[in-house]
Amino acid sequence: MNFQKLIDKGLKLKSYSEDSVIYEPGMQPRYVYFIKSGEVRMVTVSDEGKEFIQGVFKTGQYFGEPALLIDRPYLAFTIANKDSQVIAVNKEDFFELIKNEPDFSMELIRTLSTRLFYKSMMLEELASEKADHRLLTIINYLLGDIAVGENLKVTRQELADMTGLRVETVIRSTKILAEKGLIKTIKGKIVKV
Amino acid sequence: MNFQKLIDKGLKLKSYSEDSVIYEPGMQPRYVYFIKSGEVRMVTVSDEGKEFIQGVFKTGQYFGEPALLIDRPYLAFTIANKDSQVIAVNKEDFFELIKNEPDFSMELIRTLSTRLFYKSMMLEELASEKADHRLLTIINYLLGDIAVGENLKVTRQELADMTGLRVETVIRSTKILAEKGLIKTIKGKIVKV
DNA sequence: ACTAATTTATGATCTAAGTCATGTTTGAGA
DNA sequence: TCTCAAACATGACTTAGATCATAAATTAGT
Repeated sequence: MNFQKLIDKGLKLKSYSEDSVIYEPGMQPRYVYFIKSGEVRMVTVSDEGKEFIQGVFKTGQYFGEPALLIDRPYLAFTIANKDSQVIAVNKEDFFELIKNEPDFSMELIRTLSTRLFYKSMMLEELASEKADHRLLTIINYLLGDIAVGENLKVTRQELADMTGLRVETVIRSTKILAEKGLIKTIKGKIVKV
Repeated sequence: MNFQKLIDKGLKLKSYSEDSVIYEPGMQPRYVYFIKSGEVRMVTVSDEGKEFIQGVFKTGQYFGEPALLIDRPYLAFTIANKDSQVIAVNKEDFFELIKNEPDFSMELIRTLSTRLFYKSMMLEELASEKADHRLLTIINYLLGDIAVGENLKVTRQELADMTGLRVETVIRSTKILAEKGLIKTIKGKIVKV
């Protein structure tokens, strides 16, 4: 996506400081958000206060379209992970973008497909697999993004919030996975080999 | 979608008898399937043989696009729930459809968004909620599709396979939900009130 | 209407993961 | 390099839901 083009159209750049809420469940969607800088997390919170990370979006990505496109209130909170600048594109402009920019439309279709793929994979894990398997699956998924030798900049708590497990379980399970040689850890950090 | 148009293009109609497999995990996607008649289910199966229903697709709907669009092997089985006729649209034709039929492209975007929405909802349930809550959520979701007085044509086993629970748990939980007045059952069948 | 096959039902264990409590390590900032 | 907060670690106990076993109720097919 070309951000300058969006800004030139007169769309406003909004700033969110770390941990501030961009939208929350129940709100009626009005915009699609393009991240110019920073990072956000999308989380649902259960009645008992348990958080689940639905996704993390980084610079250059956008979020909030599904709810807008099907005109249903948001299910999740979206919160800035660090100080972030986003461009809020309203419904009309977003639809125009889809209509008039075939490349964008194709890109959107692929983006939605990728997310659907990830969610299908996680659903299968949460529905059928036990802690170790579940953990190994997201760890390998996350390792896909980084270079050999690098370590995952994700805490056990975050892994817990992505898998629906509890921190203690994640800690115990990563230990088991490391002992089995299925992952490698250095000073607690999970490293790509 | 206009099926005659697809058939006129020389695309072949394939027939699948009940319980026959249309594709399975690991296969490289080559087609998007449009259902002319019948119904299919998409299920993932864990190592221990536990099934999870990722989705059910009926006449007029299509399936298999996400994997094709991002060029990744299928994650799930897709199996005919009843005798079905499907039109297999190959990659080139499907991309052409997206490019040349803006209405279809928009429709596809909405379809993907709807599915993403459903999966996000289910992920939150599986990650954070307990049996009763989980069950009530899909039951209400499924009830959305039918008329008052009608009953859900879904077995407890199928509810189990949609929620990652076991039949016995679904049976016990539906009983509790009925006792609490949160759902209504007649002869075991869940009825919309 | 009758039988066989599904589906629903229920009780008795068992177990993976949650919960709680408390301690140790690590790393960021003064 | 010291301090403090965050992250990791580990043991003891609890529990929701799985598992296993067996039976009653529905439904479908002849």
